Amino acid sequence: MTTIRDVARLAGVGLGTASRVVSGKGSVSPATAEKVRRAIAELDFTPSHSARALLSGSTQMIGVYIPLLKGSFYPNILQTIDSELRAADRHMVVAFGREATDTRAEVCEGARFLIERDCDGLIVMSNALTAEDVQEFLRRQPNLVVLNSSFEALADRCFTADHRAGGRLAAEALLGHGHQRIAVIGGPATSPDNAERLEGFHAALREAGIAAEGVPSEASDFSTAGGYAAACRLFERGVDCTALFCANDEMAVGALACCAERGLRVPADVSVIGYDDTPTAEFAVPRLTSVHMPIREVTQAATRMLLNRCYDLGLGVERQFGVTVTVRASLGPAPAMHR
Amino acid sequence: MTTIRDVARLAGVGLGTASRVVSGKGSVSPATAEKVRRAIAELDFTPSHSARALLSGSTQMIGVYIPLLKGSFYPNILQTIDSELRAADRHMVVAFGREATDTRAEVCEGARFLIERDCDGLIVMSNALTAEDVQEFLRRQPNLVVLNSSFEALADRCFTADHRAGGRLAAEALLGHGHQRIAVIGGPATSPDNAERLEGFHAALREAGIAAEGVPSEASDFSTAGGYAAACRLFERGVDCTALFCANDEMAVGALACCAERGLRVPADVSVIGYDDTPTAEFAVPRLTSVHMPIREVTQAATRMLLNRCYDLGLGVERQFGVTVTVRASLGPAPAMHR
DNA sequence: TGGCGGTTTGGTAACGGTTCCATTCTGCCG
DNA sequence: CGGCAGAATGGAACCGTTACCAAACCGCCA
Repeated sequence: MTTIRDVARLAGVGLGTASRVVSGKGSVSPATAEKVRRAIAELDFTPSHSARALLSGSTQMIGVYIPLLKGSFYPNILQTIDSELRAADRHMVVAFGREATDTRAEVCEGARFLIERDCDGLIVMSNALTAEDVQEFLRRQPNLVVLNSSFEALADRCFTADHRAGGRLAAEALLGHGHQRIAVIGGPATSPDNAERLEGFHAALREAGIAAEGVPSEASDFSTAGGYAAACRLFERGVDCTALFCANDEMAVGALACCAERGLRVPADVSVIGYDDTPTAEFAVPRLTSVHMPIREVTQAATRMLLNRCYDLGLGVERQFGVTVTVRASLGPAPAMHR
Repeated sequence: MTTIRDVARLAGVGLGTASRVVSGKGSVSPATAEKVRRAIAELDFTPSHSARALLSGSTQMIGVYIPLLKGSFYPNILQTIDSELRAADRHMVVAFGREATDTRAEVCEGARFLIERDCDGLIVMSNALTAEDVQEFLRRQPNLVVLNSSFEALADRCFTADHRAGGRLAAEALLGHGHQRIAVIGGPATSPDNAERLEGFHAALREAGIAAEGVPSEASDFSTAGGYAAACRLFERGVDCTALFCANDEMAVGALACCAERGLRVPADVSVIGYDDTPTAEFAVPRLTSVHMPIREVTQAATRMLLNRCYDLGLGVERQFGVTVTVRASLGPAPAMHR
């Protein structure tokens, strides 16, 4: 390891002078600066992050906790965070969820792991998170934002799209195509964002005269296998519907697989609409209609807000995010007669 | 920030004693240790990683460069690396590729970013990597492993499955089902692992009397959209085949979408076989037959080998990885008469 | 009681960088 | 030519931790 001392010695200057050239602060005569720069090049010197971190109290690193990477939802988020951080010349330290069992314990342990690592800030996402957990994290790391969850007491640190509006859009899309007999595959009952999208969905149906009790539903786990199994259960129950709303795209893809295997034509027999509009949706068979979340923008805003808090960068932060429906082949008009 | 000095002061002991209690090394009388432990608890003290890193010269962090996260191939790898690192109580710093343009420049810049961050070791993967690039990284960071590429001069640091064997298996699976008119959708021509799997594939076909020139082929980019477009091009060229080999699952999924839209039944009209056996394959419509890469094991081995190099942990490292075919609905017998 | 081995303890140096202060040097003006 | 302001420079101190050293202390045995 070459240190700045080596640089100073080789250049024949004092420690302070060498440091001033490296950091670019303070005045150094052009001739001296040139000598130092040559020494830096010759020794291939790069300043030690650890030493700088110790002195400045800032590691220039942001911790990110992200649940088990399944499907194409979370990878996109990670990617976006990295883009924003690298643009600001900061690094990302990641901790993942590991199993599906006790995700709440997992996120707490993951956050602890990251906090102890002396990150300058923390981005957390998990639908197993509670407001108390977040408060506890905040006690140890005030620079924290929550992605894809929303807690009223912490509204300014939470970044998420309007899932009630999203659920509502899904319902309206189905109703607009004449569907009346509609079934639902929901996410985990414990997941707040799942609850919100279902709330919006049922609210819109209710306004169209369809009570929630009249809507057959299965709860699942946001996974493709789960969606497949839930769809199978629905059909085995003898549910007779012309449209199926799935609370995320992964489950919708599973449902499509189930339909295909049972000989149900989508959308001729049954329309399917997903949620999130992940990259998977575009090339599903048939192409999947989905509620489009501006997840890139949401993630960007959260990351920038955190960067501003940590480093006072003054980046622009959007707080309103529009939700739309991307219509593809899996949504069609309700069949005139069913079966 | 509470420091070990605060702890020592509160406990009424010297700095060294407090440090000995924290690190657990050196002898401390039970009574004193208890006093210190109480002070630690009261002050909620955690030792500073930066200070430890500066003194020990080790940041306890491993850098990971991973290309643009698309599809379900890379996320799995990332997940596996994280599991292994956390099991060893080490952290992961990540840099992603950003765009598809000039991926080689990207990987170099990403590796530089990670090396300058003082990681203890580096895991790099990208099919745009050259042996010279790796040599250059090694000069600055001797603790380096390459995932999913293979360079002869650096064989001991490269971890990848046998893609020639994988390509061969794909061919044998098709031949075994009576297919003779076979088409191929390949990955980027510049990608060595793509070249290897195609090599194996064509070698097996050649042994069955099918020359490479007689196998219609399109090159694409490993993306779903690319696979879709390539399949369209094949069919528009009027290619008449009973089976289609795609060099990864993403492209295979795109090809399936193309088949569906053109009314081609899979596997009744045309069989499709993918490569990698990513989670996507299982619930594709129809379920996708794919060459199964033991990517979890490969990743695990690479990570452990790096951990051993960095921290002398003596973890077991596998070096041989079996490749198999996961047979699902998309592969069927060749139609007796075509069209 | 003196001496000795072993344990326990406190303080200092060191890691590599930046900041601050004191000193020297330069050029300019009176 | 003397004085002075401002630039340029070198070196010490510091960030928080651990390793090492020396000193103090304990009990034990002769």
